[in-house]
Amino acid sequence: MNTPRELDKGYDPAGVEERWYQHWEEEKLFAAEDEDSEKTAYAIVIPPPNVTGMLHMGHALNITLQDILCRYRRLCGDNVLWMPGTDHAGIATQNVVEKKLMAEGTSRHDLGREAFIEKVWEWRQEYGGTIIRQLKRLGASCDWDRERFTMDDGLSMAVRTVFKTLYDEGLIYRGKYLINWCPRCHTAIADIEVAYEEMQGGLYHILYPFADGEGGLVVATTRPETMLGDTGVAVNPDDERYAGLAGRKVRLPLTDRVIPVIADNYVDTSFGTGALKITPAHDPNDFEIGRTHQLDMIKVIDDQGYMTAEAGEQFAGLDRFECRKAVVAALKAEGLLEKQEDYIHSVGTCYRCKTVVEPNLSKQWFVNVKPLAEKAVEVVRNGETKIIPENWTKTYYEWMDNIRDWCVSRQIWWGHQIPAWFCDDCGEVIVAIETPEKCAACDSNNLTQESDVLDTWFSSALWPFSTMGWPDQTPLLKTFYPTSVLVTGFDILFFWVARMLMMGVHFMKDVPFADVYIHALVRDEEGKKMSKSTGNVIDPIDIIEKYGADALRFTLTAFAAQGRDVKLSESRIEGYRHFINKLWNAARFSLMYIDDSNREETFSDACLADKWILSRLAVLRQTVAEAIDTYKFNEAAAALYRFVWHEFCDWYLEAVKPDLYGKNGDDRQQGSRIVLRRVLRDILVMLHPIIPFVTEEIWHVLPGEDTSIMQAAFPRAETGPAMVTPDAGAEAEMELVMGVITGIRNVRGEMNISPSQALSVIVHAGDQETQIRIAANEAMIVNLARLSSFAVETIGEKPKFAATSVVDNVTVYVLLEGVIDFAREKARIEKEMAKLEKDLKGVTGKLNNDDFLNKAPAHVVEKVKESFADLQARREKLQATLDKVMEMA
RNA sequence: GGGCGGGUAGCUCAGUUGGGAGAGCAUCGGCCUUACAAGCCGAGGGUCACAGGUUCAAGCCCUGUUCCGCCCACCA
Repeated sequence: MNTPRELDKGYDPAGVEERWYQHWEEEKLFAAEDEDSEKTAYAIVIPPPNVTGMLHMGHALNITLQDILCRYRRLCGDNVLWMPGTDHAGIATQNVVEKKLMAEGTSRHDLGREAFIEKVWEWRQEYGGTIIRQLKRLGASCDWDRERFTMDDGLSMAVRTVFKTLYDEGLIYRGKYLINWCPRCHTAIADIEVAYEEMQGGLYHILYPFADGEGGLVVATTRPETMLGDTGVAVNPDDERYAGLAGRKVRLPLTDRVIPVIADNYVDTSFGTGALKITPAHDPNDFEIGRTHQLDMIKVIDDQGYMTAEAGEQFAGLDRFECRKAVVAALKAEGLLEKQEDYIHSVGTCYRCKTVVEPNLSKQWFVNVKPLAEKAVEVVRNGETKIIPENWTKTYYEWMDNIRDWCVSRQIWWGHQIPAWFCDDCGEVIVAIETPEKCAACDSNNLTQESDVLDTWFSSALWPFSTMGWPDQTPLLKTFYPTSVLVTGFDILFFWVARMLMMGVHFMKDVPFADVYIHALVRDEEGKKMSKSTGNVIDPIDIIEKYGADALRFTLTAFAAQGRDVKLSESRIEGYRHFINKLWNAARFSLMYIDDSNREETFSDACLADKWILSRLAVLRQTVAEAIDTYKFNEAAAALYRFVWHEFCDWYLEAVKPDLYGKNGDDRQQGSRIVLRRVLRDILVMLHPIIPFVTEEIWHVLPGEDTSIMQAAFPRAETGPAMVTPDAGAEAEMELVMGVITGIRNVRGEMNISPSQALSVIVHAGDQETQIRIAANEAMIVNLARLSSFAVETIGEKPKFAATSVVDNVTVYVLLEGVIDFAREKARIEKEMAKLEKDLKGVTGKLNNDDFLNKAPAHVVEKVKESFADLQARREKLQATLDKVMEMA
């Protein structure tokens, strides 16, 4: 027999978590079986965290949910592959290493490209494992032997293959366009990498004088510095104010240029002055207008954000924002600034570094994604991939339908260098998977590779199949592609999920995943996204050290209701740590009474509490399985919490204590021990996906369980023991008994009677059957309500000095001769009466309503009638009691 | 401007074939009852944002209003 010594008094996760994680890894319990496995394949690819990443709450939630799914599926007998890895995170990683170099007094430019990249690899070798170690502390059961990195040889091959294929298909092209340029990251970024923010700015009205006469045109702009690059002014052809002006010329202030007035429907007559200055090199709309009207494109801001020589001697070299002030001052001086007003408008910033993005003319590589997007929309429409919760599909369609070409080239060094070579002699462009030896056009050996690298999301888009060995047709792909589900936050729905769908459908001819589960974002108390730059981060590792990984995991799971963001508070984590401890102590207690002899085949005679808890357990396993199957993690957590604490601990354990103590004979003792063992075992297994560490720790003290809990089977109706079965009769009877006990406890509490004072109780049951059922459970009632004497009869005289509680058709009299406080009892009953009256009023209203009686379904009417009778009976009994109390008082 | 989500107890939030408003934390009262004071037993507390509609019946379905949050959009 086990003794409580084997488990400490309180649960301390500190050593436990590390010990079991190590054990799981050593025993290879996370490893997927190979393609010969008979089991059902279940696969998840991890959203690869940045290799520079530090675990944040978003990861913690994301990983916890995936881990729940994977662990649950393993318990269900599936062959689970959870593919882990990290993302090389081009710009982010380059930034980190550059900072380090700066601290060392050098820079990437000092080192040169090759040496710099060498440094980044070194950095990764040294620090890149941090995030992985942190995922392990959370308990992530990934198949670590298969860990991938987006810059691995295999994945790089996949990247080059995809690039080459798309190029050959005409879906990748290179050209000079206006792109979003981040002057700080010093690279082009894609449209979706621009984050728009409302900013306080000004709207400046500037007079552009006619070149050939009096007067002029007033334009309005938020960016006066860009006027230096203006090559036209546009008005709407239907605008009567400016009728006949098209074709005339204006003099561009602060320069010696004369620019044309053009007519274009794009111009909104109601905005500003109705005259629009055109800067084709620095505004996307102006770029389009400039192209249609063949205006010059003059670049006045350089890649660093400084004014170019083209901006004029006066302004060249100024920072763009300094220049804005200078231009405004100069205009004022010349009397050309007509008006200046405060203006709040949205400004594009780099989503990574928050620097104001500069639209810039530049030669870049683009993917024509429209054809890919169409196919990726189709697979969602026809249900091959299901997005959960469903409301995200609308957002997905919306975005995909309006998708624009994807700028994939980045002017940084760390990343997949674009597999394109330029012939120095003839200018030919060669796109190839392997480095070409000579020019395909002129046989020259003077080839220079494109220096740009690819957008990091280009390689992540291939993740579901590149990690499994593609372009080779590997057994892994055959077994696990398409994957079962992708679990991620909505913030990368477009960045990543949409692109994986596009690439997966295009290259694999099959969706990358059957389900996409979009979970909540973890936010701070103000509902803001947690981010390092905002400084509102709660560090999961701190939380794990303080409360344990299980407490954090359970909290996140309980929070993870679909469609609602998580605002995390530490007090709630503390609350769930209490739950872990509760479980621990319940197990500690149970294990004192469980031994290897408690085999189920010897189980014959169950008491009411046994039948009841087994019935509840049967319902629970159904609830939990269904909840996890449908990604309703919070429902699974809530059901388990309620069962363990409020049914198993509060009622069952208390009810069977006398049995366990051996007070009711050997048979009863053995019976309850068998049930106890079964319930505890099943609880542990069902909880294991959510709280793996503590369940494993307890599992190993369970006699007869010598393998890991990870190798147990999830309790299911079809495979579980027959004793675990729904039993409506037992549940109803138990509820009756619980009602009587609660009634007595209520009196005790309200009348301020000490728990140590045993009470005498007489119960009047409404009918004989009820009487029999209550009498049969007298021992439980006496025990749990702490009674010194108990009697139940169908009819009898109402005791004189008693506090009364009415439940269903049962009246409970707590005898209080000599101690009853009539005033208190009167108040208590009146309170009860008031409640009753309120309920009765509602029910009566329904029953007096013919429409209700005629139209409501029979079972609903029946229920209401029953409840009416019940309420009325209770009222009568209470009234009688109240009358008596009034007499005495 | 468009789209999405939300408004339920003091706080944080659950609550779908529409049919008796819930949990955790906090508060109040009583308990060291031999697993657990990180606990046990009780109690109080809500016009389910507002207005209308559908229905026998609405927190839930429909319409409008309002407030908050997020996403998207080329108004200089």
